[in-house]
Amino acid sequence: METVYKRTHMCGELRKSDEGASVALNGWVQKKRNLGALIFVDLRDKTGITQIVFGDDAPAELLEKANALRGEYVIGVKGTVRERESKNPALPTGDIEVLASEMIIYSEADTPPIYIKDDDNVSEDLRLKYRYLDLRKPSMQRNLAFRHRLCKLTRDFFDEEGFTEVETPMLAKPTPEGARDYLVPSRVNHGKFYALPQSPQIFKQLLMLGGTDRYMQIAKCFRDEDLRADRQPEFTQIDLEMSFVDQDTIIDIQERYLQRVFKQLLGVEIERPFKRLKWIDAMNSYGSDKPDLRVGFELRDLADAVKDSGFGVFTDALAAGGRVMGIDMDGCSEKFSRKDIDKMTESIKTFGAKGMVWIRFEEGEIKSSVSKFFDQDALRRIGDVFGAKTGDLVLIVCGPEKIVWNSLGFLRRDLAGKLGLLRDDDYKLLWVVDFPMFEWSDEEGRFMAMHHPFTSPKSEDIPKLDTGDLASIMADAYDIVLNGVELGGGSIRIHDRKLQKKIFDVLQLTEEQIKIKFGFFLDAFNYGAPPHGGLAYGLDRMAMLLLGEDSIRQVMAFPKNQNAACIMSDAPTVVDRQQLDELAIDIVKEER
RNA sequence: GGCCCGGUAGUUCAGUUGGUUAGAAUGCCAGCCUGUCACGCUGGAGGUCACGAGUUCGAGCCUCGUUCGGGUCGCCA
Repeated sequence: METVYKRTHMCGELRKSDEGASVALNGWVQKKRNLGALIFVDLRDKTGITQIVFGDDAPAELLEKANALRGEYVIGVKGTVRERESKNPALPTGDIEVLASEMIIYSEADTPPIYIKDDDNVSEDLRLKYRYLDLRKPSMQRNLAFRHRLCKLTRDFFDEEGFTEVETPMLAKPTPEGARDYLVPSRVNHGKFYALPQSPQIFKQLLMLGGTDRYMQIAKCFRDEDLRADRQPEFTQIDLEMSFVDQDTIIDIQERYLQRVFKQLLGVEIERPFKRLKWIDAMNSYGSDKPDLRVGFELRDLADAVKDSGFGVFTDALAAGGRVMGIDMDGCSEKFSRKDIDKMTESIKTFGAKGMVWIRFEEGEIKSSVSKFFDQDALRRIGDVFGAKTGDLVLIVCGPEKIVWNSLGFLRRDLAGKLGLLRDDDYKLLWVVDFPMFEWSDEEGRFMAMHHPFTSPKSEDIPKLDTGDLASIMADAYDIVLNGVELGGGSIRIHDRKLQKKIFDVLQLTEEQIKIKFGFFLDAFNYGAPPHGGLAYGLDRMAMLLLGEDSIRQVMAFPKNQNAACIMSDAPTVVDRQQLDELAIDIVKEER
């Protein structure tokens, strides 16, 4: 007697053309509808649903067995495909049903704690706790399959372009700068630690020095930082590096790759070349280094229009070296109430903004929160900077440049979303290029690498390393941005040891530190280093965006929650004393 | 680490000014039903109102603390 039916079809496959066929299906009971002597069962697997019917001349024993079925029982059914008396156009298999002749119940199931359907609206907490149930849902299976196809396409494309996939170590050396490392204690070397890689950055560069020429890897990366909707402690990068290339060559190959991704996975044609924006222009026009180009509402500098206004808040900000900038929300004067505007003001305070000025261009009159300081002509002059017309709402923020950019950058996208202008099926890709090489850190009291310390400065800016004008040095770095999300980023790397040393000096690393942290890496450049550069995509984010999901947890099989915990398996967890002893870890901070 | 929002049947939620026995939908269980597919009809079970303390004659509701979850800022080279 058979213990498992050898299945002839998946549950989403049968069509009218299969009429009359003897089939065997396996799957989960999605739903049972008992009409008395006639029982319908929706049988589900990852491909879809087929209606099984028990009835007519079925033996009483089989009917009884079918009546005992409950949701999520796992069963096998043998039977005959036949046309339905009444079709269900909502199902791809809706023209047919399988008249069951025999059935095996492989396993019974308790009533599941969550619904196995997509419009369940169940809390994510429960979904993660019972992830194995959550994964049964069509959307999750679709997402996993999509991600698989994305990976396959990626490997195929870069294979065609001469890339070699190489695995780099998971147990690596802790990295001194950047995100916090996940540390792994060494048993063989007590008191020493590995780190899980934040990215294979150093290894991929060493692969270039090792002559691999073109490397790719779908690489797991780990960062011990706080989580977000689009940030997980372990995530996957599509990691790429190429030798003997410049920025244009890298960008060209990536654009062809992304073109194929959109074409094959979404059926969407993307035009090449993509738009390119210099970092400074992105910040000044969109207040973000990852601008969402699905909407306008560009930022404008209002310094000239307000500098003689006598409005102290603006003039003081300018005098302190800050900016006065605004956005023009087209035709939004009526759409946002005073209360809405108060909320906006509240929301940008999280970026450090002290307040927000508004101007409504109404029929016959221009109203503003600062009309005491600006007469109608002065308000009109501000409006003219945007070309504002009747019905517009202008929002103005002043203060330190970064705060102004962040606040207005947030507002234009947030309000566009609230106005329903951000469509999921609208894809706006662009490169942000010419990033600053360094960024001043108040906390550290020194310049830090904006990208990472192996990024090459633009060749024309290299002399500035000696003259000390560090803030104006641009890097050969580039980010690929899709709809306001950083899909990936990369740079041309330094391949000259002297230049690398100079960068470390500027970052105020001592000889000792350089030797301990990067000694082996620098030594490698003494033996012939090709010019090289690369890029890495966030695979999870890419999948999330292409699928129109709003969290990367939707495209990962087993994600962590916001506390970096797996609530299904209860990781992380305490370990035995014995296990700690083996690792010579004897100080465990007691938490009360 | 900061800020914001939330925790009430298995699930999603409602719960009036603090007032009798905490409701709905769905799910679940039982019975009936031969063309359902959100099946229908009838009946039923199901609650530590996150936890603790306080205020009060009386707390799901008010106060404080804790905890859990989500979002976000910092952080993420």
